[in-house]
Amino acid sequence: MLDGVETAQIYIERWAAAAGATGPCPVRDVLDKIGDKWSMLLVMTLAGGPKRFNELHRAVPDISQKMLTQTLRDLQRDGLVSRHVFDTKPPSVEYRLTRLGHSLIVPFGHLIEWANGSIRRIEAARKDFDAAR
Amino acid sequence: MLDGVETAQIYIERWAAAAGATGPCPVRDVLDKIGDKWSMLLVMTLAGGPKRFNELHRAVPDISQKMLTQTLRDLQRDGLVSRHVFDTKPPSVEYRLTRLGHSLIVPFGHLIEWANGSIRRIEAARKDFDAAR
DNA sequence: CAGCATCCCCAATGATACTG
DNA sequence: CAGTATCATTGGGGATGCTG
Repeated sequence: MLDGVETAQIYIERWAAAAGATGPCPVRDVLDKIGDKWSMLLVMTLAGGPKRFNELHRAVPDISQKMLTQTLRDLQRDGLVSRHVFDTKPPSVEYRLTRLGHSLIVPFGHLIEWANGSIRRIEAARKDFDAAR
Repeated sequence: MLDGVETAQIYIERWAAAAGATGPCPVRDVLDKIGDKWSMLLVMTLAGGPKRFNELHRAVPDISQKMLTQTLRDLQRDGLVSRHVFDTKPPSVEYRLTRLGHSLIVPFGHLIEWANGSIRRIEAARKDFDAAR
């Protein structure tokens, strides 16, 4: 059984190896999505079930129309979200998580839990750090 | 027992609630660190044990000195990394993960595993998507 | 060795207006 | 309703040179 450190070592070696190899690192690749401003928020919103374009916009009011369109297209391109056009008038387009997109919820959930469980300690550390200056 | 979707719903509700509340969202806060270019790479590098400044720089050659300094300071400020100055000549400074920093490795590891396990499907999806244009 | 200070650039995001 | 197109902004990050 691997402990945290050994596991981390394996990860970092793969990470470094991928970075050194030709082509971009898969971890970097995925992390870029995790880190961007809207991708994960949309994924988590869609985790509740399929939604249409403006329905998503209402659920996430802060996002601009441009970024909503763009982020959805990127998620679709990566196979995390599927897009279904209904030939009604006016048009109706539904977005939903693919199986792959759905599978991301679990590992991402661990991160959310860590964030919610650690934020108090982080903020306390920041306060201490800033007070020391 | 909660399934993925219900769990996601709870997360997203907390997320949205935090966004609506005064002050920034803890998830957003943590995600910004996860997503930035160097934080997690340094955390994973330090997971192997304490390292000095230039030792870290050699381990992660791509990072600029400026960003190494800045990222380490931010990690220290958040209480993820501790900094130990040895009064030698020339000076020697050692960085190591705190207990909090170490605790991040586990949930982050799940994400790395997902990334490594999903990258083939993602790239295949991208290829399909681009071919359809 | 372990930084700090400056200048600079570009890619990500936003604001606004228009459309099938 | 579900987008597209264009312009403006900004701050993350790199390059370089200097220092205790």
